[in-house]
Amino acid sequence: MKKYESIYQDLRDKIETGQYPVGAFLPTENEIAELYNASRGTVRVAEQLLESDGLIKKVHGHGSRVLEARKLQIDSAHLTSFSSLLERHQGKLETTVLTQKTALIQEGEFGFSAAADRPCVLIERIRSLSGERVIFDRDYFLVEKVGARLPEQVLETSVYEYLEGELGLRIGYAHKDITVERPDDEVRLNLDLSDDSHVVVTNSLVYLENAALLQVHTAFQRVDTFHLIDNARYRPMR
Amino acid sequence: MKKYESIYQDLRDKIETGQYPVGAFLPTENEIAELYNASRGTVRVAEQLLESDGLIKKVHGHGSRVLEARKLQIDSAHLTSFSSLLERHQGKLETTVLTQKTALIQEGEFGFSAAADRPCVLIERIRSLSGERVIFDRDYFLVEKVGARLPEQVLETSVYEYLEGELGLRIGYAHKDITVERPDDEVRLNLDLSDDSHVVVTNSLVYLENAALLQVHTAFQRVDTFHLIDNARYRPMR
DNA sequence: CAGTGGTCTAGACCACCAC
DNA sequence: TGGTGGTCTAGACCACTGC
Repeated sequence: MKKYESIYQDLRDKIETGQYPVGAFLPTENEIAELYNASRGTVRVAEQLLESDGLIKKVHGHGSRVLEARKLQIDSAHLTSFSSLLERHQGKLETTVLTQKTALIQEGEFGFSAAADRPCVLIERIRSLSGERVIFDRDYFLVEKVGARLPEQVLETSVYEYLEGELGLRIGYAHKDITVERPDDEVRLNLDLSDDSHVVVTNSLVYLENAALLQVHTAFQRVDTFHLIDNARYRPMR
Repeated sequence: MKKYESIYQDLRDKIETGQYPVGAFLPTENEIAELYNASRGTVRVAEQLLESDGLIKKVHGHGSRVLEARKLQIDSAHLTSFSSLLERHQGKLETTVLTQKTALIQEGEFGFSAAADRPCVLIERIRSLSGERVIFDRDYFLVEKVGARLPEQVLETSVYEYLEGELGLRIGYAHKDITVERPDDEVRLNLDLSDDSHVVVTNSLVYLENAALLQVHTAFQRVDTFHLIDNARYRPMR
């Protein structure tokens, strides 16, 4: 375990249990460094993580204030929208696999060339919440990374756990692009939309830690299930 | 100018002019440090900024790869949705001020207590794009921070420029919460929605650098004008 | 294996805040 | 003014990548 990680975890626990209550200040960087036998630089790395979680705000010349706890910390760092649904809905969640076959990404579908002409596994799935179909997912995984076929059971649970656990792939980051659009017939037929005129469309390019493309993902999501929480740090720079 | 800022700017310029082309690697940390007469730590701070911009991806043991340039870098760090509209639409942009008066925030409107019972300036504005009303904004600015009244002309251009320039306030960060909801009558009447069943609702709490609340903001936005681009870094930690 | 970025240290000085 | 976080340094060792 990295030192800054264990400091992060410990501070986080103490914030979440109220040992460092909302509105209070953490011990100073020097005090924390002494507490954990660490240097100030290491403490600052741990505190950066807390700040990017939205748990504290560092105030120059004053200290690190514990912020109001936010329920539903579904921040944009989460790559999958479905597993976060899990956290806030009680209803029964189900996944139906519609398609699994090898395919090429249609050029122009994303205006994105990097993945074109490389063989992919195309997977289409429907996610249901209490029997209502709320998300229609279309994934292209590069065959060179995941193999020609993914086990059916993996598709119904967590693909990422399989990729990271079984295949030893390490996810690095994702570019997401979220818009709200009128669904075409295919999407409309695969979701229970009632009279909604639009769906939330999330296009993601998912990369590994070494910056190689892993997956192109599109999700069509019923608008009432969409919820995004974001902690935006302000950078006046230009 | 801070040293890491000037390194950041210079590297960024060189990336954007193609001097460091997409797919290539930046010089190593040690080389950059030497180039700018800086320590490796300072270089790493500059590179963190580039990485959070989505301009590079650092690959352990290999180097910093320049990523595909993304158009429309409207990332979630931007606090105002309207000024980013400006960047991608050609049409004429107008702001109409509907309301400016002092008020208290209705408790429960946000399920948020920190601002209740403190006097605010309530401002309601409509943003139009080529004559179509696409955003309805409702802002509560704390009187103790901005005074009892904001100049009309400021409301029609950039409030933040005024706050940072004239009043010397420094914006720190914001908590944003984005959902898609059915508009009530007031919202419906103030926007040109045609037959859209929903609008994008953005609730923001905007704080100063010293973590004091400045503003509570709600925007009701026509769905076709909504576009969010996000560079999500993946943190498997728990 | 050589070379890269990742972690960590100890110490210095600066910018900012509250008193 | 004293104490805080912000910046910066020089150096060390570790973990990972590619050949």
